[in-house]
Amino acid sequence: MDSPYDADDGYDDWVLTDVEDGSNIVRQGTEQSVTGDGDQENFDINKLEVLVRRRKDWKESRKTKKPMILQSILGELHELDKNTELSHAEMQLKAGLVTAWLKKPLHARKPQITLRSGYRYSMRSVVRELYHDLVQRKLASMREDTGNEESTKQIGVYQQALTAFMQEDLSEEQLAAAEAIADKWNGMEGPTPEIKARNAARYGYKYCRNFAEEMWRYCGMRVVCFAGWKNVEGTVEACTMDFNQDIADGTSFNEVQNLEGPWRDYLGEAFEESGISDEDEDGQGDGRPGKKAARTVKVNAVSLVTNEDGTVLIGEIAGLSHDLLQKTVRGFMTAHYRRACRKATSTVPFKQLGTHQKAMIATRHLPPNFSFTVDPSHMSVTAATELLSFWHQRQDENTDDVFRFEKWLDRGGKLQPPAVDSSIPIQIVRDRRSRSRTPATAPAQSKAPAGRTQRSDRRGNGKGSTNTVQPNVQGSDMDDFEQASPVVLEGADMPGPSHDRHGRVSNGGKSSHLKRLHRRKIAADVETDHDDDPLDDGWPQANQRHKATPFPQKTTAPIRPDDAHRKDTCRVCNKTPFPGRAMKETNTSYVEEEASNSDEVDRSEGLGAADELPTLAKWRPAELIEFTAKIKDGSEHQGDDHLRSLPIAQDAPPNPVGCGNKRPEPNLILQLPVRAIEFLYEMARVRIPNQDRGNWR
DNA sequence: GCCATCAAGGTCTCGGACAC
DNA sequence: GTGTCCGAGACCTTGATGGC
Repeated sequence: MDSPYDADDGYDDWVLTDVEDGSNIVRQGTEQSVTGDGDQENFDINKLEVLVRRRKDWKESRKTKKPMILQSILGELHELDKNTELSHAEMQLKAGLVTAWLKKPLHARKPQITLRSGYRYSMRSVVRELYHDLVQRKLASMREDTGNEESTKQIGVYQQALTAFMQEDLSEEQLAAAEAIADKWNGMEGPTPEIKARNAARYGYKYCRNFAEEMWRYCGMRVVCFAGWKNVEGTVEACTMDFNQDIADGTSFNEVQNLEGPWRDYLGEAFEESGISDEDEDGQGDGRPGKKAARTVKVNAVSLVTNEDGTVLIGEIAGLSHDLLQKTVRGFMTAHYRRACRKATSTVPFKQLGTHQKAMIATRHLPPNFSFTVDPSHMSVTAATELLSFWHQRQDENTDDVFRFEKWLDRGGKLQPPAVDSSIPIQIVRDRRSRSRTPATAPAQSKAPAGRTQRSDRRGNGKGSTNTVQPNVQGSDMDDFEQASPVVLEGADMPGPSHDRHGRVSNGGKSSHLKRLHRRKIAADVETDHDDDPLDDGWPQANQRHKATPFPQKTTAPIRPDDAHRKDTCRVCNKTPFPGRAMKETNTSYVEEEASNSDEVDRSEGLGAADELPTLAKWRPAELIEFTAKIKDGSEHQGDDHLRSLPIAQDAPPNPVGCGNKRPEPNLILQLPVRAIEFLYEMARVRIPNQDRGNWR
């Protein structure tokens, strides 16, 4: 649909359709007039109306009749120019112009598929993608040179830095390679799997919906989409999307499920996976797509900074993405705020923080002259890095006084002193399960003092409340803290998986089959408590399901570059960033197949059963960095598109992360698909040194 | 009348999209 | 890259309804 329509190749019908409302054609005619083709007559609106109306007659007439039609058209045009006397030569010229106009194809406006359908990579955009971190360094150095770190013209500075980087730091070969990569990415093969996965998460849903809507609007076609893709973790995700109910009073196609088996099988082959196990992730059960499910996964900000012993600790900052920097700031502050107010689900009132900053936060806990003007999700990289670096430094120098809130805001907007023992990690008071997922036979929850009860299976209680685990009002808010803390649950005396030191979930050896298909339930609130939900097993399905979950939770099978066996990475999960009906496991054949194949399955200890895989939200920043690096480097997860990387500088500085981190600093690595590397090196006629190829990890 | 339950609305946070 | 806008969901309050 990207190619221009050729009116002479069957697209006349489009034109005729457009003629019906006239505006489009008139617009096109106007555009023709405006753009002007030199000898093109600038027909006015009235003339264009005549031309458009009569064009069909002219086109459909045979050669012998065309002069008659032309004369008729000229007659109509002449009627519009009653007051203008044309000479014979002028009449002939006009006839020529009209004929040329009639012969010229009318380019109907193509359907507007707005989402990157025609996106093309340029050399510049490729450099931006591949050399992101180096460009950032360039930008930083330029700012240092100018002493203008807080420039208000960030965009211009960045573009200047990018331009300077391309001109000063890249060789001709590298630029040529980038151009070649751009061509390659613009081809059918597209960009790297990593970028594709990112695009799938960002644009997949909207693109499909837009496509379905446009196909109905322009073609009267009903569309049901089956989608399958590999996400950034290397896991295959799948879903079906049926937007028909939302388009022009249509109805849903109810037979999608009948096709899911073959589709599942196909994806297994297409992505060389052994099967797909999916639950109806959207929780709506009707397969009706909801826009809300298109949102991407939330990372538990608090868990990013929550150590396993419950202490709040900022990990390594270097290499964190903008997003992770912001999340770390949010998580760090939220964790401390919750300790201050002793409320497990409370959030920092960033909006009021600006006005109450002096009262709420001691100056010693903030960098000099630092003020909160925006919430962390809108905080600049510079500000977030400054904050985190400051706190990180205090972790070393002032272990007992890194940060805390001096005051917190109650509902009335009044400043309250922090809880006395706010620095002490809150221990588990009771089994969370008994609070939020009490089986039906259990005694009813006590009534809340305020006349409200909290029941996880209740309906109502406000917007979105059906999919949340309600805090028990009867219990103190302290109790709820565990709900938000992925750490304290480890100590809970309950069945279920435990976490290893990496935050991964193990099931105590209950299952050694890592490739057991995922049957995780989507978490209602990834932000707070479900990342490490130990309740997936052993509880009634009804209790496990979170209703109307808006966010697909990442069932993350950590990609292990060390795993030589490719199949070991073939985890198929049902986590979809798209709405619609996620693929639903209807039988256990895949499970059984997998189970029988256990010898090639479990080579990654500590992962536990696949249905208990950890999520990104459990991971520390350093782990996330490592994880990201693994994704980029995880060649075995990308089919033949092995993602490898080459040091681009022999004298690259040592990884500042230190702490025994043997991996080269991620941001000093040029990460490219090996085929792309070979391709570009071939283009540059540079042979890849063996030691470099062996140094990609 | 009291209480449990349900429903609806408001405010805020969070994050995506997009312009620059 | 930053800044801004805006939508979705989380969380909370309030009111209505019905059973006891």
